[in-house]
Amino acid sequence: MPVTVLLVDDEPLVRAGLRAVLETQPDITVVGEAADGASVIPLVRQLRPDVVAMDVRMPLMDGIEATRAVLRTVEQPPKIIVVTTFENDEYVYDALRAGADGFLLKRARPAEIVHAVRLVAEGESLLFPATVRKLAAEYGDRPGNAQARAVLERARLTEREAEVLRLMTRGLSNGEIAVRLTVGTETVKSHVSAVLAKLGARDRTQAVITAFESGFVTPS
Amino acid sequence: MPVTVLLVDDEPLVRAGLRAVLETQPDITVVGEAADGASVIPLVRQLRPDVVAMDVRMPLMDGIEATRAVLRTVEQPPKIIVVTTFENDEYVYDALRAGADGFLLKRARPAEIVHAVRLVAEGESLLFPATVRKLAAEYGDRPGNAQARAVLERARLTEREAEVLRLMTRGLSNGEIAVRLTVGTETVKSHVSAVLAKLGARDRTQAVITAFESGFVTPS
DNA sequence: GAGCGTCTCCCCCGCCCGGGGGAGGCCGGT
DNA sequence: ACCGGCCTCCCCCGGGCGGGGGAGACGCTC
Repeated sequence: MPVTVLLVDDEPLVRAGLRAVLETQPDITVVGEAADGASVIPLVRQLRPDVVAMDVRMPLMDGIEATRAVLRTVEQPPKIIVVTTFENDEYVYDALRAGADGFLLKRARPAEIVHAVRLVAEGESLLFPATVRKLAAEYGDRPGNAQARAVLERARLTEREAEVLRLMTRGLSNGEIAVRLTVGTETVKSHVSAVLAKLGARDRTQAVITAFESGFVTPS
Repeated sequence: MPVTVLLVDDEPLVRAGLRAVLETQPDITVVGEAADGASVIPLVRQLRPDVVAMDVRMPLMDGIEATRAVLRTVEQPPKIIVVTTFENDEYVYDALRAGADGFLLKRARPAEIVHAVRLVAEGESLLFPATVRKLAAEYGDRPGNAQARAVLERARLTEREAEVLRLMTRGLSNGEIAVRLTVGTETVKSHVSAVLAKLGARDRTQAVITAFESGFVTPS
């Protein structure tokens, strides 16, 4: 079954470009377009696309708002890929925290764009850092994986949060971390929640995976 | 504060050896000895040791039974290290599945024995594969980490279980795995439980950590 | 002094998770 | 024909987890 995609971007040029790129693939179909965030929800309800490629910076309602709105109001929401021009777009991270499943640079090569759509459609990377990682791999990044690491750096974990994440990668529960740091369990929960939000992880398992894949901790 | 240890082994020679090795450390105190599994529970209640070094093969009640009994009946149970003569002792894995925190070969060097006791005392490796990994590192194992990997091989995951574990390392929830494999959520839960038991993991996070550290999956 | 970020703790709440059982069907080996 | 392993699904149940709020204390900068 083909992957259906809804394009959301205020620039017709970008939409045309994405459409052209994606429609080269027999298993990907662009089922609709929107020029602003406000029109997204009705279109999603009507077209029920598998994936929404969403620009972050748009008039009326930006990509962050729109992402939040879609995830909040639509049952079985589509996967959402945030599209951006700038590598370190602050809004992208906000969108990812709002629940987007991946992000894409507008200057990405066609193969990368196609790849990203397929990945999130498969649900293979509900965990967005995996997308980052795979894209980075296609970029031919050096083994250290600078781009994935950048997500963590960008996430700007505080010292305490980093320490909590480290203990999470040791398999400790919130209670055990609390004992280790001699603080309350509620405090640990706060830090864990902050870590999850900053990494775009849904639960501690995804956070630990991100920690491993980004090189925050090493298996050996 | 010093680490207190209870020794459980039917051979006086082994007990004496362990005592000699451990008492060389100023921060480790052997607080008691038992010659069979049946005497362990009252002694644990009385002495409240941090760590129990438990032989697997013993008369009356073996180490597996004793481990289970201690964990079931004692509040705030001690950490339990399973001691064995043979590298691939089937019973060891049973004991680990019963809830033991680590294992130790009798022919291990003194430094390794001390190390193992300290590790579990710190709770640093509630997750036993971490212990395996660290011991393997001391053994000067090659990077591939044969010994840790052996745990997984030994665990003998079925095809289905391995597939479920792989999806767990992608950050998927039980429900998502169920959809992916087109089976019921209850089925996935069964497989996950089996994986946790075989890996000696307490939750999916620990299982994923084990998967990464054993090379079952690779971060890159 | 006002703001901001960080760390700490608290509440409520729903849900997923994992443990404990059991059970049926399939297949392959003895 | 029997048994054992595997896969599948089911029940109940408790607890940890994570979201959503809020709040006070400290130290920093402006």
